[in-house]
Amino acid sequence: MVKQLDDSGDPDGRTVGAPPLLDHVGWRLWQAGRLWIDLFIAGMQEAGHGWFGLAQANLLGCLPRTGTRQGVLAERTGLSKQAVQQLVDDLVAAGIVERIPDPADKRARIVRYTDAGLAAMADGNRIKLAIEAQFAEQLGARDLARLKEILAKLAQARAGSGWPADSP
Amino acid sequence: MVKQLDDSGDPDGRTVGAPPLLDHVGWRLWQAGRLWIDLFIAGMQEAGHGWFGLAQANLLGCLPRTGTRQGVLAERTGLSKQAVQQLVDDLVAAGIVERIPDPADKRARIVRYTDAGLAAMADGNRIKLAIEAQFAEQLGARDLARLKEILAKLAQARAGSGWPADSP
DNA sequence: GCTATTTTGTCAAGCAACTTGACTAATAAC
DNA sequence: GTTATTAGTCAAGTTGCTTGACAAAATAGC
Repeated sequence: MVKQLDDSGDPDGRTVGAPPLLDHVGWRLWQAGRLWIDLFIAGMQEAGHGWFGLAQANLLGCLPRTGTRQGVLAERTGLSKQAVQQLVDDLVAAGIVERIPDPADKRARIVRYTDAGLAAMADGNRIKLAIEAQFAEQLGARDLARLKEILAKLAQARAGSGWPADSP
Repeated sequence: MVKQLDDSGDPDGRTVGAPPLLDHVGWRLWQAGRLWIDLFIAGMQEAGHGWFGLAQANLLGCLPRTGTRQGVLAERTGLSKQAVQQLVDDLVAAGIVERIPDPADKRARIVRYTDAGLAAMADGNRIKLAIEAQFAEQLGARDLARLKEILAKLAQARAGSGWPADSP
């Protein structure tokens, strides 16, 4: 977690007159997003899901409850299929997902949540709501609603060029 | 980059009746943030700054134009001091920052942008504005302004518990 | 002043999360 | 029926982090 600014001086005065620091929406957006996911991961860890990290969040965010193929996961996450395989290997070892044969294609296998995995995702939903409540406290209900609306609009605008449609 | 959903079915019908997918602000926030930083990094790469990646963004986002100590960078980024050192090593090798002795403490050294580094950050500012324009097109000026306002409010609420105050 | 403790940065080794390259087995194209 | 493509796997290497051990300088207690 990041701390406050407390600069040492400008010994040479070399940066005096440098362009002023801009207020970047994007930068704030990134930090807010990281804050949220950090809180979410911390919540999952506290809930006993020690296997859950950033990479897992990214992957499982692209895995629908109905399961899907590994290759599809690779496409959606933007990772190489090898990376996905390693992550799925670990999740299988942790008992969160399982690989079942795809009846439609004997080469392929479908990655699907186990019951333990589904239970973990249910925990995840509770944690998401808890964090949302925290945000609501800081922003007020109206601004939170506006934020939702704006982010939905942004996601919609991007839908054509590719996003994951939703969380697990 | 992530793609659209196109699920395989639900062979066992095992997940039928599962809780409906919630619309999570936080999830969207995270994705929007990642989208922004991805665009920013891609922009920097295209501008010829091949050394610039996520880790560098994170680090340099905590490095003020006036420079600061390595240990301070570690605190602000939330990384270990060893991690910061390695990243700074690489940035020194790339000619982006330099380590100068701290006149106030002979153990310490101040990490500061080189001229090349300052030039790169100036490129960064241009890229940020370009992405902002793109967002403005998708959201409209009013919603972009609202988004700015809300994120500022959120950052303010967090200020006590520690954020980086601004980008470089 | 002088010792004991803490702080600042560094070296070294190791783990997690990726990457590219090479390969097998099943499918699809012709 | 051969050829080309696709789905997943195995192996090795890179990057971005971690913890542990350490030297040099600063600070605290007396």
